[in-house]
Amino acid sequence: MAGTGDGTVGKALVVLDQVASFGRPVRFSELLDDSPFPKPTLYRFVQTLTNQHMLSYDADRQTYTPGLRLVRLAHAAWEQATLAPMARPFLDALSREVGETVHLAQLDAGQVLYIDKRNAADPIKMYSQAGKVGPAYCTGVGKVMLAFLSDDAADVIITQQSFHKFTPQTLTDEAALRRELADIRTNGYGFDREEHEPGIICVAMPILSEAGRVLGAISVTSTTARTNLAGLEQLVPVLRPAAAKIAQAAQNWSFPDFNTNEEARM
Amino acid sequence: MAGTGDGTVGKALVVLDQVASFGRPVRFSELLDDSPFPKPTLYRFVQTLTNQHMLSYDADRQTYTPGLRLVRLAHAAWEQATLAPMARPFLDALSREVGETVHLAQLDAGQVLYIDKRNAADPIKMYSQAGKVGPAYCTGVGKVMLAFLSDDAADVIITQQSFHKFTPQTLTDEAALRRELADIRTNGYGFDREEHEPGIICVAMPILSEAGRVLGAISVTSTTARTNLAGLEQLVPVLRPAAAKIAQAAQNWSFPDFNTNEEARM
DNA sequence: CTCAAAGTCTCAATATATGAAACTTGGTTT
DNA sequence: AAACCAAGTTTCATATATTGAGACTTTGAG
Repeated sequence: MAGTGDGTVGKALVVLDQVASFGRPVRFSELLDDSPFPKPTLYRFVQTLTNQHMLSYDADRQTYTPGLRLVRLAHAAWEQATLAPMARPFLDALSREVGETVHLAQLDAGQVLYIDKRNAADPIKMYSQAGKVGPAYCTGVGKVMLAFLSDDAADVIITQQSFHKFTPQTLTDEAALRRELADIRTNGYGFDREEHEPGIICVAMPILSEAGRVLGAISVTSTTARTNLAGLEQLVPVLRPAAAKIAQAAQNWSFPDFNTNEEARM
Repeated sequence: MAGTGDGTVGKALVVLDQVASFGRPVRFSELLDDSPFPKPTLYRFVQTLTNQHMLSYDADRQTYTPGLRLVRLAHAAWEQATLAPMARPFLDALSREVGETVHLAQLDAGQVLYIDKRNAADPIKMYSQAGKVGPAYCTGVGKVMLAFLSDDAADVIITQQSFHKFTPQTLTDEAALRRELADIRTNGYGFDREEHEPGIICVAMPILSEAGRVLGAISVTSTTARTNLAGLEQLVPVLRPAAAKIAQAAQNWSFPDFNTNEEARM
C-alpha cells in the first residue's frame, strides 16, 4: 500500500498514477468515476498537478495527460539512480556481439522496470522501452532478480504478483514460481519460455553486487522463429561477464545499494 | 510562481526539483543548506517522497537521488503528452536521409525540452538525451519555437531567459534576440550559429499546427569541422516536409472514437 | 428551449502540516 | 575515555491547509 497514507503528497501521487495508467488522454469525469476522492478534492488535485506541470491539460478536448515535468525529472533519475549510465558501454558491446534485442532492467515496487534497451538489427515486434514496466513473475529479468533476492524481500514481492495467465506457458501459482526460482539459483541464470508473449523467448542474467545483492538484470531476447532455448543458452558465456562488468562498474561508481527494504512498515 | 504556492504538493515538488538539480546523490544537510524549509519540514518531505519512490535513499551513504517511479511515470508522459510517438517514423527517415544528429524538442516552462534524438551511429536511445533541458534563447529549436509563439506567450518566456553568454556568438540581450526572431519568422526556419557550444551548429524548423500553434521543433545538428551554415541550409527542403508531416500526424491524433458512447456498442 | 451532465466554486468543520526545541546518533577531537 | 560537535530524528502545541457537502455555472444533447 505505497499509495495513500503519506498525507497530501501521497494522495496527489495516487491521482498522478491514475492518469498515467489510463494510457490515453483522460477526462475529469473518467477519473472521478474511479477515484477514492470526492469531486472537489479530486478537482483541486488535478488543478494543482496541472499548475505544476506534472499533468498537462488539453483545453480543446478537456483531457489530462501526464506532464512534461516528469520527463525532465526522469532524466535526472535515469542518470543518477539507475544502472543505465554505467551499463551503457557493456550493453553496446553485448548488443553488437549477440545481434539480438538486449534489455537492462531493475526492480521497482515489485515490478520489472526496463531501464535501457538495444534493438536487434532486425527488431522484434515487441513493445518495450525505457520506463516500461512488466510483471516480475513471468519475464526473464524478473524471475532472475527475484531468485537472488533475500528470502523475505522475495516473499513480499511474490505475494504482490497477479499471476495472470498471459500465455499457456505462464507460471500461474506461487509454488511453480518458487520451484523455478530454485532452478535459477542453481544455474545462475534463467529463461523466459514464452511465458509473457507467445513466440518471445529470452535468457536473463542477474547483476549482483560483491555482497550478492541484486542490482538489476540483463537479458537477450529473441523469437521461437529465429532460435530456441538451447540457442539462447549458448549466449550465457557472453552474458555472464557482461553482467559482472556492469556490477563492477556499479561498485566503482558507488552505486546505491538497493533498498529493497521492508515496505510493510506500518 | 510555478514552484511554491500550490499547497503541500507544490512544496514537495520544490524538494524533488532540488534533488534532481544536484545531478548527483545528495545528503540531507546539503538540501537543508539551500532549502526554503526548516529542518523537520524538509525532513518529512524527503521521507514522504522516499516512501513514494519519488526519491530513492542510499542508506549506506545517506544520500538521496530521484526515484525510479519517475522513470515509470515519465514513460507514460513521453508516450501520451509529447510528439515523440507520432514523430518517430519521420525522425527515423530524416535521420537516414541527412546522416547527422537529429533532435525533436518541445517547450516546457520556458525551456527547451529535448524529447527524442537520433544519432548517426545507433538509433533509439531513450532518456539518454530525452528529458534533457536547454535554454530557449540560444538553441536552434528554442529560437524557432519562440519565433512562432503568440506575442504575449513569447514575452513571458523571453523575460525568463538568463541570457548567459555561453560562447562569443551567444545573443546576450532581448533586443538582439527579438531581431533574430523576426528573421526566423520571415524565413520560416532558424540556425544555431555556435551560440550554445563552440563548433556546434544546427538548422531548426518549427512544427506548427494548422492553426499556426507551435507544437515543437526539429533540428539537424553538425559541427563547423564538418559543414557550415550554408551546408545546413541546403537541408531545409528535407526538414520542412518532415515538420509538416509530424504536424499532420499530431492533428490526426484526435481520437474520434471517444465522444461516441461505448454503451451503444454493447 | 429545456434538461441533464460535466465542470467549478464556497465555506465551515476538521484533519494536517508546521517548526521551535529537545533528543539521539555517529564520528572526531582533546 | 570523556567531551564535543555535527548530522539526523522525534515531539507536540499551534497555525494552517485540506476537506467535501452542497450550490452554482457552463456545456451540450435532444
